[in-house]
Amino acid sequence: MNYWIVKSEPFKYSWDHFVKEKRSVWDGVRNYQARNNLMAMKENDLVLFYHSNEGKEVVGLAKVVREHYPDPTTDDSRWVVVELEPVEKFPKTVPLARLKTDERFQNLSLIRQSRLSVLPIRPEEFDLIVGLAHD
DNA sequence: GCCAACGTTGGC
DNA sequence: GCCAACGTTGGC
Repeated sequence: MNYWIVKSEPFKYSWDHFVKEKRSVWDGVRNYQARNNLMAMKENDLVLFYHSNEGKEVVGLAKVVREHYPDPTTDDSRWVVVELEPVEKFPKTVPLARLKTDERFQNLSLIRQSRLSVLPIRPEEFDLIVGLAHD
């Protein structure tokens, strides 16, 4: 099992919208590195949902319910989507600022590669963040 | 609004 | 294949 973070601007696609839809086709990724991460996702992998720009915090947990297939929003065969479902809205959000102050997260992909919209995360980092979300 | 960090594009 | 110019993302 692998662990991931996806980022979304709440203005465009928020956690609440995700929950309302119950299932999301994660489309629109147009970056090779992010695409490669999508392609590495396996069914039932767990995915942290992060609000960028507004909020700047991890807000909930999702899981992969369908592995990658061609992005239906483009004819360009290079791009793929996965499908995600909400698992849990966190009782406490975990702000980026909180992660930045903690040396246990100094290698966190979210901090080191802040521009990438789909990021892998280490199991121990995943566990720590889920722990903070339930403090 | 600014800027850092990248990624992409195109001229050579 | 190199590199300058430009565009985008996202934190501050």
